[in-house]
Amino acid sequence: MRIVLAEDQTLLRGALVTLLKLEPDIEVVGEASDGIQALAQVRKWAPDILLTDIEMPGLSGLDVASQLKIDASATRVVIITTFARGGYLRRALDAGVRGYLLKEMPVEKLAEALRRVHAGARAIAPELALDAWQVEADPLTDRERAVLRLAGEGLSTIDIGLQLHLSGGTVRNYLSEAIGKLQASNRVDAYRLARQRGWL
Amino acid sequence: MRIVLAEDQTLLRGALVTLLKLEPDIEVVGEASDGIQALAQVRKWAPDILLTDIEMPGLSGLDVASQLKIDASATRVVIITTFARGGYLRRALDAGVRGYLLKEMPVEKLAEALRRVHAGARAIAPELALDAWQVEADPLTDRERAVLRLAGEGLSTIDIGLQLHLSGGTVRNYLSEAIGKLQASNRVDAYRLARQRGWL
DNA sequence: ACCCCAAGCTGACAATTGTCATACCAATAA
DNA sequence: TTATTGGTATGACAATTGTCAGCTTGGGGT
Repeated sequence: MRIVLAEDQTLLRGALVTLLKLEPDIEVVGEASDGIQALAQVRKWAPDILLTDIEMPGLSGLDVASQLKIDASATRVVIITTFARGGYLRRALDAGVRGYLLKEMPVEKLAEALRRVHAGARAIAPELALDAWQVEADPLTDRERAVLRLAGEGLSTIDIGLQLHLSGGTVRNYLSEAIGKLQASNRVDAYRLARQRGWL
Repeated sequence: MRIVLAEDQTLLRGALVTLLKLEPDIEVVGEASDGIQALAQVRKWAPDILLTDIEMPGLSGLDVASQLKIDASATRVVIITTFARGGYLRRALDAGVRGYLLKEMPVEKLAEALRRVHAGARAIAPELALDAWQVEADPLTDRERAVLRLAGEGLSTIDIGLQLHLSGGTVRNYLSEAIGKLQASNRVDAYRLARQRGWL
């Protein structure tokens, strides 16, 4: 089983590579510390499996999975992340990933999960398997998401407008919309809620 | 060299334990997934070294280090964290830690750093060693920090007041103070800045 | 050609937030 | 005793934010 590992935290990446190499049936053919590299490595080596984090600089692991789906790549994608966010799982499944594991997981089970995926099965973290699909869909539009992201960084309405080439009023309208949809009490609250559901 | 490892992410903790056990001169005598457990393990085993994360549920790694300093424990503390925040480093050094490592670090160097600390030396991540002490001190008061934390979660001025038993006006005063001290443009910006400097 | 809709925009108004000056009280320092 | 100071509170005012209704414009559908 040939795999590529993408994870931005050097320490964890190194530790996992070392451990996976100890498994007789696993070969780590490539490593990446961001999404761009991950994509390049997969295209170069066409491994059986890409084991990837979600939150990485540049392209996220979900973006990489989507791209590989478009490429009709034979490489199977397994996500490994800290976040048990419904939205992430849904996006992952939409992107055709075969596994979704949480970093809240004993190392010993990792190789096993990879083998299951290699054998054609799925490997979804048990905490998530239940409500897998009954996660509410993201109600936000692209604009609302963009505006919310900047609001979360502390930008004022007009500064957000400058960044996105929108008028201040329009930005306020989008924020108001988002606050309403998320039943938040203000922009910061809305940002938090969207983030924790995996919609940003 | 007997060590206790405290890290809340199961996967990383497990991986590090496995790797450290491969080192002939290192023995992992205890594991903890939060600060309370870490303190208990250290008191129970009196290891040579406590290798600990900072951000963990309950007590932070910095709190544990402070407590061990008060205990006059012989166990040396080595911090391992994602965050290169000046404030964290300063607090760590104040708490008498012997090492401050970043997770942005090759695994191979970990055992080496532990050995250096065991031998009586320090191990500070090179990225930080330079400006170690010239980090600006935290200008915020306890109240300002408390108010800022809640503001960062999206609470309104009055809700913050309710939580802290302060009037809305007072909360606004503290926020205004904090915003001024940090040269932020509003509460969210102030929250971000304080957070990224390791003051929250 | 006609209708509908989404993306943007504006204006008006209320609520919240940010700034400042001032005040009170208890504890501490001189 | 008499400042001084830190923590808390008010009130007043301006700026920003949140809500809402309504306007324009440029595609799609039919």
